[in-house]
This record gives sequence, structure tokens and C-alpha cells, in this order.
Amino acid sequence: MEHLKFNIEKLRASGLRPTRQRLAICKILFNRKETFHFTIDQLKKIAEKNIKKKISLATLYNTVHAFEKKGYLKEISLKGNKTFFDTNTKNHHHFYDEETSQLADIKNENISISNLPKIPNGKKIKEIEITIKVANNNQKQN
Amino acid sequence: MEHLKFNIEKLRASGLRPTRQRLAICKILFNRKETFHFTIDQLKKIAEKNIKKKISLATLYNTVHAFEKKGYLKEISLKGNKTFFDTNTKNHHHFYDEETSQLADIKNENISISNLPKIPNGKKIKEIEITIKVANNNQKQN
DNA sequence: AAGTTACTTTATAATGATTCTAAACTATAA
DNA sequence: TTATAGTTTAGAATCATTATAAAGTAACTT
Ligand SMILES: [Mn+2]
Ligand SMILES: [Mn+2]
Ligand SMILES: [Zn+2]
Ligand SMILES: [Zn+2]
Repeated sequence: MEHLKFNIEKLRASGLRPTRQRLAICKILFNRKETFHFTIDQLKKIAEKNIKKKISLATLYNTVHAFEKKGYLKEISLKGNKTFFDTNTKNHHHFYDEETSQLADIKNENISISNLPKIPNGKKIKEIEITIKVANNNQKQN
Repeated sequence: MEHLKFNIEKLRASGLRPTRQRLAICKILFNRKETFHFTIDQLKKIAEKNIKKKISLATLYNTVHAFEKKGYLKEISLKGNKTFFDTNTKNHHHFYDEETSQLADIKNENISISNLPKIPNGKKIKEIEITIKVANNNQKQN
């Protein structure tokens, strides 16, 4: 478990105590090769499957928000009732399949916007988000 | 009130009875020059100010969703607890000021994306949404 | 016009996600 | 080891939204 030490350090470095719960959540969220997009509900299901001792729902919320505040997670803008989080905290863009509620990062670093409009007076750009909504190709065309 | 006849016809044409409540909501939403972006809560406050007889919260939800289904309103993707609606139902893009929760349409029709990534296999694009998050220029830089 | 019916509105209850609370627990420093 | 601040937890509270079902109304039929 080389990951374990890393996660403990990561937590310590940000002033968060490396508790059993937080380490278990770190393992779910950060010990993977691909970006992970999730809702609290999905995280809860994964935690239930993979962790012997139950983590309370309040702790899942607390921890995810603590990680968000420390910059390890990012909240994603999507319509719908549930909040999505993203382990990729860089400014990036998404494919979103509304049928399956699956998010995927757009890998292409070259994607950009042409003919960017002028920003309203007195305002400055904080972030630009592009969401490409996709559907199955073999769908009835409506 | 030339608008009134128009709204009555609009409702009739879509199989919705032109009730007092619906006409009052139409007036708030559609009888303006600019695109209108709103939450149910904001609509409720406007209705309370402008309409003598109270419209129930349930009717606001019912009506907004009926209008959405008929294609007169569009739901907007934003993070946060509340759902935003938009009287501009065309595919278009937004400025979003998170400090004030204000949405504004990007007027520029020429805005476009360059180096569009390839779509995942078996999927097709349904819609592309660009959100430019803005903040006040004179803000502490964090 | 009166009767009929389907549609609509409404108050209120139910739901579901999220946040709050305050007591029990625990990591860490003294 | 003790003290302390940080953490976890169950459960309550909150807030947006949706469901329910009874009363009201628009529009059609006679
Ligand atoms: Mn948050
Ligand atoms: Mn809707
Ligand atoms: Zn992402
Ligand atoms: Zn708009």
C-alpha cells in the first residue's frame, strides 16, 4: 500500500487528520487512473460495497465538502437534483450523457472557443465550462 | 392589451386552457423584450408583487413545467440547489455571475468551438452548452 | 342556458437531497 | 497519559420539488 502513505501525507499537508473514514474515501476517489465523477449517492454505494465498517452519510458529505474546500474535488454544473463532484479540479470540459447521467472528461487540450464575446462591463472571466450533451446514436430521432 | 390575445392563442394552440393563472404567468415571462432567466422562487416573488389574487406555489410549478414541456421554456444547467429556467429556448450560451446568481445570454451568434473532440463511439451530439462564469473586476484576487 | 366532463388549481402531505446539531469518539500534542 | 481540538455519527431540521386528492373552472354538448 504505497497509496496509503501518500493519502495520509496529503491529508496531513492540508490540515485534515487522516482518519479511517477519510482514508477509505481517499482510496475510492483518488487511487484510480481515470478522473472520477460521482454523486454522494454513488459514493455511498461504493463505500458500502468496499468498506467493512459503515461510514455515515454525514461523514460522506463532510468529507467531500472538506476535500472540495481544499481543492481536491470540484463541483460540476449540471441540471437535476443531485450534485456531481469531479476528481479533476483543473478547468476542463465534459461530455454528458443525460440518459445514463454519465460524465466524461473531454481529453482534447486544444478545444477552445472562437469569437469569444465581450465580457459585460466591470466583470472578468473566472472560468469557462463547455458541456457537450450526447445521446445514443441508435435512438429514435424524436 | 394586444399581448393578452396573443397569449390566449398561444395557450390554446398548445392545448392548454387560458386560465387566469396561466395568463398572469405568461405576462410575467413572455411579455418582455429581453430573455428572462428565473427560478421558481423568483417567479413567485414577482407574481406576489404584480398579481392581485395569489397563485399557489403548486400552480407555479405546474405551469412552468407545462410551458417547458410545450417548448416555451428551457431548463438551464447550473450547480446549486435551485433550478433555473430560460425563456430563450434556442440553443445558446450564458454568462453566469455566481456572486449574484444572474444569468445572461451571450448574444454573439458567431461564438463557436474549435478543435471539437471526437464524440465517444455510438454517441451523437444533442447540444453544446458554454457557460462563462464571471465575477466583479474589482474583487480581491484571492 | 344548463349539464357534463375533462382539465386546472389548490392546500397540504410526502419525498429526497442536503445541512444542522449536539453528543460520543479519536488523533495528536502537551 | 491527559488535555484539547478535530471528527464522526444518528437523527432532526431545512429546503426545493413532487404527489395527492378535493374543489373549482373552461369548454363542449345538449
Ligand atoms: Mn459544496
Ligand atoms: Mn423539469
Ligand atoms: Zn471532469
Ligand atoms: Zn438564456
